[in-house]
Amino acid sequence: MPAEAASSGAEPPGAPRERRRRRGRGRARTEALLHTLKRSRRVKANDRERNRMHHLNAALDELRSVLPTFPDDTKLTKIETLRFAYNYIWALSETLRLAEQCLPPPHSCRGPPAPPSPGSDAGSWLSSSSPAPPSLCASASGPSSPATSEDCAFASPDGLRGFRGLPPPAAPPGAPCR
DNA sequence: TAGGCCATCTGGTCCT
DNA sequence: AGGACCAGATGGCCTA
Repeated sequence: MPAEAASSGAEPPGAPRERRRRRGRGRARTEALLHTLKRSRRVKANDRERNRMHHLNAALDELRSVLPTFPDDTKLTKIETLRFAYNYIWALSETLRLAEQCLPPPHSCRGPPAPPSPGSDAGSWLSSSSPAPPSLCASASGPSSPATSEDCAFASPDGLRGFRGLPPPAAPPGAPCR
């Protein structure tokens, strides 16, 4: 800002008092202006940030809406939602993989059963009739990593709740089909 | 009351 | 320069 640069220069010797005072007032004024400018920028930035977080939360809500929860009115926390989604995707892809492995030859194949829409029947699909994953808990480092008790925060004996934890290690490739 | 979760503010950094 | 993104700080609310 040129105005401020000018005002920050050294006062020339012998400048009349009145001029000096005026200059001082001018400086105070530009500082106040600068302050309000900064303030208004901050307020705008806060507004954007709030908006951004609202969008993030909306996306998180959308994600929640496609995840099965038990009971239905349970609202997953943010971290639970992310972990659960991770595991849910893992479980779905694992189911798909197993289905493909176990299917008869292609000519008689009708294709793997379409996974139910998570919003509808996902609960029963996950809790009973699906090929349940060997373990519902593993470390965050990926499906192939071993489970740790710490990562198992949400694992529990009753079916789905385990999905809130981190996913189990993937079955070894070519694992026998039952 | 402690601990968990959340929203908001804030300053820093990176990108366009 | 301005916006997006990020992480830390702070304070409020809720629950065990």
